Amino acid sequence: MTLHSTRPDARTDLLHGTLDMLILRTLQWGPQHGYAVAQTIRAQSSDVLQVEAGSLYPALQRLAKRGWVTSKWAQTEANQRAKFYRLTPEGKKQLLREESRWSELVSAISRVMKPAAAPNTED
Amino acid sequence: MTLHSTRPDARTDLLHGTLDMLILRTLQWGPQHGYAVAQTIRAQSSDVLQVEAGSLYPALQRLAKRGWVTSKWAQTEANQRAKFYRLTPEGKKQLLREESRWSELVSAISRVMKPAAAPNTED
DNA sequence: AACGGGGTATAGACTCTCTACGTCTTAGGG
DNA sequence: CCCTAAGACGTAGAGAGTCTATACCCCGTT
Repeated sequence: MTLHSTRPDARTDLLHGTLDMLILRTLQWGPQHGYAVAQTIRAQSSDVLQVEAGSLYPALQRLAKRGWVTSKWAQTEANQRAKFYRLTPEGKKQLLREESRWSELVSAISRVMKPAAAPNTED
Repeated sequence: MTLHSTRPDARTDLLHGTLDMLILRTLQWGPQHGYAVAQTIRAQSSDVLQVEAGSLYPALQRLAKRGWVTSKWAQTEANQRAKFYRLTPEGKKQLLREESRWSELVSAISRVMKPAAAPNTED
């Protein structure tokens, strides 16, 4: 996924594990097809997170293979065929695990970035 | 780097871009050799973030090649030879960029994970 | 009939990290 | 004096996840 900064100097790609978590979270609102998942993530993040098709579909297949989601073809409101994904009970558990991993990571990183006291040596 | 959760079910590896940021941040406390950088990150994160040697040294070389750090051989307090790394002015700029990218990402993800209002469809 | 947009998919390259080695040096114990 | 443990640096090879680019299908509009 691409991080779209307000400033143009931001470089591409970031964060391996987080895409799966975002997709699972998005599917908690209810079953959606892949394209709509990407749109939702983009909208909810105010266009900051933009999931490319080449990342999205491999990720969805990964999730399906691991049993976190199921898929079936259906029609969209615009009467187009699309593959709808639904979160499984296992997927909900996985989402909880990933959420707790993520918050653990964020807090660990913030402890390194802004520690209460300087670790040791001075400049 | 490995995320060491309190619970044992946490899986390995996470976060591509963040290692560089953590190393640069650690070197802001003053020049250190590689091994000490890893120790500092581990200590500051209360053992949650554990940087493996096979990730650490390639990362340091990457940073040196890009001009974010310089290195020179010297002696440790225990009288052992070690390569000391120092943050360059360019490295400080890079650190600022990565910090802002990181906080942008974290806030974007949290908007997706816990939105103010539900996006659209119900379950 | 052509086109654009919604929608899915894959191949190939790239980047970063991990595991597993290998090396050298110093300090300490037998 | 030798052996080992620990500090310290490094590389090779594999694996995972993402990106770019490309391709295809379907539908509605012009």
